[in-house]
Amino acid sequence: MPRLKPKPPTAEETFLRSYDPSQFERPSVAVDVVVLTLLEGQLHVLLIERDEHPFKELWSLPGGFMRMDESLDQAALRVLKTKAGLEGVYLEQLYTFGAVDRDPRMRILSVAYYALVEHSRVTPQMTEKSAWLAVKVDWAGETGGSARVTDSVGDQRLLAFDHPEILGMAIQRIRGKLEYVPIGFELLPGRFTLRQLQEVHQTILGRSLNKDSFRRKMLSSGMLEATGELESGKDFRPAELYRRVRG
Amino acid sequence: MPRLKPKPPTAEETFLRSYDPSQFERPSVAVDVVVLTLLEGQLHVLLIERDEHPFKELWSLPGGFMRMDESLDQAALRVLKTKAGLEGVYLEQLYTFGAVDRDPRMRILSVAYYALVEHSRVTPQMTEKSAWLAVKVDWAGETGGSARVTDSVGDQRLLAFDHPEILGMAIQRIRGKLEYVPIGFELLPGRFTLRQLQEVHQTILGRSLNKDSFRRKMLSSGMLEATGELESGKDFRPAELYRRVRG
DNA sequence: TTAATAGTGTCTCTGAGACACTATGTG
DNA sequence: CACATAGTGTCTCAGAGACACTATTAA
Repeated sequence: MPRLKPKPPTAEETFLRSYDPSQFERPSVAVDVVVLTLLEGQLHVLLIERDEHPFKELWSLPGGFMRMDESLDQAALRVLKTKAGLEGVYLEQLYTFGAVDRDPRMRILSVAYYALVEHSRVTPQMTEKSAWLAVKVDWAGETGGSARVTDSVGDQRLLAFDHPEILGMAIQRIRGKLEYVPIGFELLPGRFTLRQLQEVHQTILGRSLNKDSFRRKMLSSGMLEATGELESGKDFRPAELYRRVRG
Repeated sequence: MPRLKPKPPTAEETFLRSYDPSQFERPSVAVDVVVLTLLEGQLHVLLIERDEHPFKELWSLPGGFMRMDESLDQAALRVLKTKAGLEGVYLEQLYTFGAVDRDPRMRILSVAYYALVEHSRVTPQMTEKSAWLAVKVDWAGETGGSARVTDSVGDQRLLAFDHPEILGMAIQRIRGKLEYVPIGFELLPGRFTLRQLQEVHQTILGRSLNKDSFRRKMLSSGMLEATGELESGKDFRPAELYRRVRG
């Protein structure tokens, strides 16, 4: 980067040099990411089993501390990359959780993000014990509330910290967003049928949708493009494959 | 100000540090509140003129550093109370701004909140130079983008830091929310006419609304209650006064 | 051919916009 | 009474739900 010719210091620069940043006590700031995917017709979240206290052996969202030389968004991208091997996925900031006692060790804020991915893109990282657990939501619509997770046998697993609340808010946010943006295809492979997309929406919303109006709305949204190809491997008439429109 | 840039940690150091949050450098965390009201048919925001560098003499959102013994929400309530004398108003978290260089002094995250108030409830605090400035939005609908402010003569005033972006996001959020929640009455006195409510919605959305369907939607929303009283001081037929339904 | 789903055509219902018409307090 | 706005009734239009009907593939 080219150096600028030095100028006489302005009043602002003089002030900056005398500023003492250490006079305020500061909290730790972590970034936690709710990585959601679709497995066997159910919404799943990527979790990591804690091997240390507090909440030892409970499950937690992948996260990490924000570094001083990266933005919050960059920290979230780094967490996705290092904990799940994921790049180039749908990622948005969700909410910042700041209760005083949300971490028993010390004051830690959590800036939560959520990501939607196609599960096969996740590369398990060997450094930690991670798993997809099924998301269970006890409330309807956009009521809001916390969410639970269950393992492959259907037994409930406990989440660490305030992560049930974070997970619940992620579901609430996605449900709201789905009403006006068909983000469902973020959870699907590049080519998918309208039936698959409808199943994704139904799974996220927790209710069934009208087939005819779903099809009409999707086709008129301008966000889908027919490929001319047909699905295969089905016992019945194959449906046409669509892809999301280039942005 | 010579700042030592820490070496990138080795994998082992990263692993060890991840179990001891106190080893990580921590950012300062501020809470900034976008306090919006309606004045003379225009959206106004409560701002404070800075009397220190950086951005001396520019206008900024009321804010303050989060303390270690209060939650983020409590910090926002404290800012509202101490900077505007406001209590019991509509307040929601907006977004957390975390660009590395958003404050030239040091690393400061801003957890932004927005509040909707009836302007007469604000008690000017004499400790700082504060004012209501009119909000100017250059984009339509929920496109998003930054926002500007002008003084009572219509001249543009500059905002400090990334506050144009924060203000813009607050407008975007409110516009979206208004589509399905009639939050407009938060900006009005306890009793108001449907015409006043419609004007509030139109001002926020930046477009005119159909009178008939606005009236129908509001009355069928179940969030309003007729008082039986009529407005007064008009040259024409007075309208009935409504109040928001007790929640 | 049958089973099962893909995809189309059309009717109905509901809510928003448009607009005409009546109601009513003030000057 | 005139004026200006409040508030109602009704027609139209567009989108969603419902449903019947045709299309297409595998077994």
